[in-house]
Amino acid sequence: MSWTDERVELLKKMWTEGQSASQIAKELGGVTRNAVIGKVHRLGLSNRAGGAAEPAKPEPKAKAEKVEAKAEKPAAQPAAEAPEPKPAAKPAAPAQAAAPAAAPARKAIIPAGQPLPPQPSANEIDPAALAKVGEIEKHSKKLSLMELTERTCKWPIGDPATEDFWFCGLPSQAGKPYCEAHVGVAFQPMSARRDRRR
DNA sequence: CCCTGATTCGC
DNA sequence: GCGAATCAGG
Repeated sequence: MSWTDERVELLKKMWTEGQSASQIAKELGGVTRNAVIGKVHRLGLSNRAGGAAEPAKPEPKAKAEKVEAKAEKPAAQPAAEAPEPKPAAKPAAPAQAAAPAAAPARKAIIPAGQPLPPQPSANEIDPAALAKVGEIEKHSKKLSLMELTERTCKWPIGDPATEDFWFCGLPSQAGKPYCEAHVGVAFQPMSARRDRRR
């Protein structure tokens, strides 16, 4: 396979959307994630600007340094700074914190008219994290309970009592039950919700 | 072990 | 330019 305009476009699109290199490779077919990453770099869009980016990385990026034989490039890319609505720095819930807003693999038997599992009340979740979730849920895999694997996000979406119910299904990180975005809203460092007791 | 992107370098 | 191999990290 070669990098036709179409394929490059899809690559750009998906990369910009925050899709992982492996997902993009899978979608394109005929290429490995390495190929995708390589292309991404050659295209000069390794920095996922253009929407939601990562925290500023002042690091000079110096990793593999075993065989130094090449002259370094004086090229200093200005690299336009893109606004970042995502602080991303989470306290990581030391001891107490962490209030899982939803139970992962719950039994499918849920009577109608129940307080829905997830759907975190927006008022107590980090706005940035919420926005991220809203974004990724648009194209969640919409997996059924049985389609979930150890490596898919198990965040329930919709009303379990109706047909409008599925699981996120996006790739979850190792160990974690949810994808990046949902981990962000599932584990909040405790907030002012205590005053809301009934 | 699963995954992520980053880099190198022979082709 | 391409991408496998490798590196570095979660």
